[in-house]
Amino acid sequence: MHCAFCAGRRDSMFSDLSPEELETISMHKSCILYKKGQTLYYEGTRPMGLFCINSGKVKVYKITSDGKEQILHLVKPGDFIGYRALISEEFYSASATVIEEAAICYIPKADFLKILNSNPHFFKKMLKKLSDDLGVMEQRLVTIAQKSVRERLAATLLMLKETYGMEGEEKSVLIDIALSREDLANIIGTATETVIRLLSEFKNQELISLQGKKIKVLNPQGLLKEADFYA
Amino acid sequence: MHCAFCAGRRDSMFSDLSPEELETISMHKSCILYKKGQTLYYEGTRPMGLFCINSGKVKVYKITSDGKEQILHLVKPGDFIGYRALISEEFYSASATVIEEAAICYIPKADFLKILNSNPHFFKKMLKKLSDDLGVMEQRLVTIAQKSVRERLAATLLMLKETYGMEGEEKSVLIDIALSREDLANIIGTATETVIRLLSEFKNQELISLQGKKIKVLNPQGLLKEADFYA
DNA sequence: CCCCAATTATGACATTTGTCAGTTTTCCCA
DNA sequence: TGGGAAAACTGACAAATGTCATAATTGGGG
Repeated sequence: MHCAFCAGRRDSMFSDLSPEELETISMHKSCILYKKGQTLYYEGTRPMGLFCINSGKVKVYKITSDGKEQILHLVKPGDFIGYRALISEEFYSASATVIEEAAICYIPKADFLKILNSNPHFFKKMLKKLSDDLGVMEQRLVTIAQKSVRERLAATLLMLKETYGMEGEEKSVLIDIALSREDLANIIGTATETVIRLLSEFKNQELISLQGKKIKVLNPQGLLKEADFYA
Repeated sequence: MHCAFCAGRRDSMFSDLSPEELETISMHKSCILYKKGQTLYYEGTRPMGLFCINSGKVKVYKITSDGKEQILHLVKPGDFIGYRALISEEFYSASATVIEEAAICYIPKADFLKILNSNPHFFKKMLKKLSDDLGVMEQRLVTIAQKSVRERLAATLLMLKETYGMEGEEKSVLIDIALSREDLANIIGTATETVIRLLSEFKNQELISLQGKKIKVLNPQGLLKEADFYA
C-alpha cells in the first residue's frame, strides 16, 4: 500500500512530508504482516532502517543480565520505532516484538536520514519528538523509583485505558490489548504473581473486572486514588 | 568572562560554534556565582533561557505528589541544563539546585533558539544529544525497575567514581562530590536509612571506606560484582 | 471439539525494604 | 571556639514484595 493512503500516517511524524518525499519512501519501503510473537529486531544488532507501524501492537523492551524483561514502550499504529538507535548511531539498545498481529513497514536507513537532513521541518519535529520522549521517560523513572507497586499498577491501568480503552456497557471501559499478566509486570517492574494478586484486590474493590485476561475499568476515579495516595 | 575563554566549553555542546555566535552569546549571557542550596529553577515554572555550568555541581530532580525527591541528573562543568523544556515548549518538568558552589551562565532563550535554528550542525548535535540522553534514561529506568537497592547502590557508586573519582593513596579512589546520604538515596530511589545501612555493609566487606560523608572506593571489582549479580 | 501447554491463580513463606524512634557525630557559624 | 542544628547512624519492627510450589483455568491448534 502506498504511504499516501496510509491511515496511520495522518497524525504521525510523516504527516506533512511532501508528495515527493512520500513517493521516495513508498518506493523503497517493504511491508510485512507480522504474527504475534515475531521479533522486529534484537538488542545489540545493527539498525538498518526504521519500522513504521501500520496496524497492530508492538512492545519494545530490554532484557537485563539476569534475564528479566523490562518493557520500555508499547507502540501503536502511526508510531515508528528504531529511530533512537539510528540517530545515536548505536546498535539497538532494546528489542521489539509483536504482541498483536501487525502490519509494519520497513524504511531503509538511508531514506530516513535523507529526509531528516533535507527537510528542516521534519528535523525539527524529530527534535521535539525526542525531547518529548525524554520527558515521558523521566516521568516514568520517577514513578518507578518512588511509587509502590500498587500505585504503579493503578497508574498503568489508567494509562492503558487512555490508550486502548473501548467503551463497553454500563460505563465500563475494556482495555483492548493482549497483554499477559507477565507483560503487565514487565511494564511496572514487579513479579507476575504480585500483579495477579493486586489485580484481584482491585477486582474485590470493584475498581476493575476481570474476564480471562481481559481487564475492564469500572471505577477510574478509584484507580486514580490508588495511583496517587495509597498509604 | 567571555565564552571564548571558558574552559568548560571545550567539550560542551558549544565546542564548535562560530566566533560570531560565541560573541552573541557572550554579549547576552549573565553569569552568577551560586552558593550550595540555591535553586536555579523550579518545576512548573516557565523557562526563559538556558543554564550553562562553568564550575561546580548541580542536581536536577522532581518532587512527587507525596513529597519525595527523585534526582534525574547530576550536572557538571561544561554541561548545560534546561534545554528539554525549551525544546518541548513546556514549563520546567524538574527543579535544579546547586549542591556545590557553582559559577553558572544564563543564556536567554532567544539566543539559544536562534543558534539552534540557524546552525544546522548545532541542531544536529542537539538531536544526537537528546537521543543519547534518552538512551541513558531508558537504561536507568531498567536498572531501577529490575535491580535490587543493593545492586543499584553498588552501580551508582561506580558511576560516581567514574565521574567524580580522585585518585588517592593505595589505589583508593575518593568520590569527590558533596552528596548527602539523602541525595544518594534520592538518586537510587530508596530510603536514606537503607543507603546508610548498605554503605556500612559495603564498608564491612572492604569494598569502600567511609570518613564522614566522604566515600572512597577500595575494590571496584567487588562493587561490580555486587552491581551485577547480587543474589 | 477436545486436549495440552501456557497462563492465571492461590498459598506459604522468606527476604527486602520502609518506617519510626532514638542516639551519636559532624560541621557550620555566631 | 563552643553551641546547636543538621546529618549520619543504629535498632526494632512493620509492611511490601519476591519466590517457590502447586492448583485451577483457558484458549489455540490438531
